[in-house]
Amino acid sequence: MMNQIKRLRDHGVLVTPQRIAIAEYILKTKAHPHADAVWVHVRRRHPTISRATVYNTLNLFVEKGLVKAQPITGGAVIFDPNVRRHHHFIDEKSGIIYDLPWEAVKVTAERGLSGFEVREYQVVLRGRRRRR
Amino acid sequence: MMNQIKRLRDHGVLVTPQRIAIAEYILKTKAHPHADAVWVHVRRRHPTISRATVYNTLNLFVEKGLVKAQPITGGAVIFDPNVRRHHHFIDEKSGIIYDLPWEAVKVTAERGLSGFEVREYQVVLRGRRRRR
DNA sequence: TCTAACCTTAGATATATTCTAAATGCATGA
DNA sequence: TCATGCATTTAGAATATATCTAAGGTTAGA
Repeated sequence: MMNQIKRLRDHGVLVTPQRIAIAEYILKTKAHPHADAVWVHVRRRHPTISRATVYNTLNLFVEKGLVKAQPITGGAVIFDPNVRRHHHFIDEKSGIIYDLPWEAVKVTAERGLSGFEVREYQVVLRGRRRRR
Repeated sequence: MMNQIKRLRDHGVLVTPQRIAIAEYILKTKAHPHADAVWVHVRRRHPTISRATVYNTLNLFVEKGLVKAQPITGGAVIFDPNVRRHHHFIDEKSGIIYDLPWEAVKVTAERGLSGFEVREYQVVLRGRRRRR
């Protein structure tokens, strides 16, 4: 508990009971939960916490580098008519998604993948498109 | 237009005017639109088309291999307390997301990336977790 | 042409997230 | 310690994305 408080302070986060409760869960879990799942979990011991607080807090934690938001499953999807294997580059300023040819990067399995039967994979790159 | 009709039939899709209109747009665009954006676009020339038809049709096109759904931007996100560089493996049966160590795969730029300033990247793998 | 199977529609529902405005809480300076 | 000002929390509404429902319409093949 004290560790979490120090950790929040070290990241420039003003400490409140709600934020401690959220940190206790999200900084330790391996479950990769959605924000609403965090809300459901935290309410077990903190029944009056509001949805907005959980969303605000998680976004704050992302901003402060305590957690990372990953848009890799769930609801929102985009549709791509390119059904051949390819990778994606996302321009962080504009949000524009570029298809990269499969040959643009080479991916090699190194170690620790024996427990996983890989059916497909892609590299998702983020950064800035250079003006030409 | 005839090309699209043939293409739909070849993929086992029953052809309707609505599906042609959606195919005309989604099979050619490079914009990586969300389903609702497709709806807005298609309504310009097909004002009575319903949202459900667009969503149903896009899901059908995915099932038939005409397009691919990519959950790489937008609304729904999961939160990961692992803020070091790492990759992700998604078990397609259970939906469980596993963190893979950065060293599990090696990624090498090959060609065609000169226009892109890459700030970060990750490999997203999908398949089945083997039981041990 | 007939018909069984399939498709489309409007609107409701579900899910994930953000916004709003009012109330409350926290940290700092006197 | 206490007042002050700014940040945080709250409930509920709003927005965005996706799916479901049930009634009616369309398609392809016999």
